Amino acid sequence: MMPRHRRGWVMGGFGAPPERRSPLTVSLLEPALLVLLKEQPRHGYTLLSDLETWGMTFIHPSVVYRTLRDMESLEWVQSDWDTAQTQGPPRRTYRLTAQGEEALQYWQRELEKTQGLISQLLERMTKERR
Amino acid sequence: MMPRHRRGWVMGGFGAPPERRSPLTVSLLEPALLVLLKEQPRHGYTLLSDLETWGMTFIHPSVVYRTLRDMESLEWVQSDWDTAQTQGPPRRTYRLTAQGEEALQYWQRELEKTQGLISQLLERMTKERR
DNA sequence: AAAACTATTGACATATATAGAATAGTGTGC
DNA sequence: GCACACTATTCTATATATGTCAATAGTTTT
Repeated sequence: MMPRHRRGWVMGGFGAPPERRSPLTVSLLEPALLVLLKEQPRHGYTLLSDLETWGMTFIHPSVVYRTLRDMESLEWVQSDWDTAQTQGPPRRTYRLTAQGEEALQYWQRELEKTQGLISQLLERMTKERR
Repeated sequence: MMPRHRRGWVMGGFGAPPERRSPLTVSLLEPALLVLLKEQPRHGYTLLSDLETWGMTFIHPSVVYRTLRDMESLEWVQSDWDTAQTQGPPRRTYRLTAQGEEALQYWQRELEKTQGLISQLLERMTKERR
């Protein structure tokens, strides 16, 4: 079986290029979560489906939950068990902290820079192809 | 010592936020190299400095060389030792293959998608901050 | 001939991703 | 009352990616 991401996924699925997540998508997971949590506190499971709305689909739940826990240990987010009865087992509510907001602002600058870089790359890609 | 990349780099350098590469930058290394090689064959060492022009600085040389070797094993690029005498040890000339061009086109679509995602994120970030 | 620069490779450590199972509560149909 | 589907989170094993530094080696400068 071929490598699944980064190098390798391009030439793999001749004819049937299936759903592939690029590493780029995954590396945007963190800012995406922060933005969503800035808007309002949410549960992990909710975030999972919110990400799909973003088009950030095919990210494995484990990755999302782990990222949330990592961000909690950095104190970018805080969580409590939701006391309200719901349709299932107990669930955590995550919300952004003050430090999380700082992180988000750093991410904003990061994303702006990246956007510029990608534009440059795309320009140069298409320059001699037309 | 704190984590060096991904999560962690934001809150680290209070006051002196030094040169940090974001994971995003590194994940653009591959398309960047492909674009440069599409324009013309180049040596690894040359590519290294070309990347700096891109603003993709602070990527460790090993990483670049390794990426080139990986792409060669995927037959996206080919290399030969440069026979011309130069100021130093022998060096490899890398050039794009037909498969490499396909990879580049795949990358193009990938980058366009990513660009869209980032725009969305940035919009939503700034929406309630103004 | 030491030092500085050009150029590439290799080995090892750490970080992150993928997949799938484990755990567990709730609701539905039978 | 129990099989099944759904909600919700965690854990563990393994694969892959990335970071860091040392090693190798030729060329030019002092």
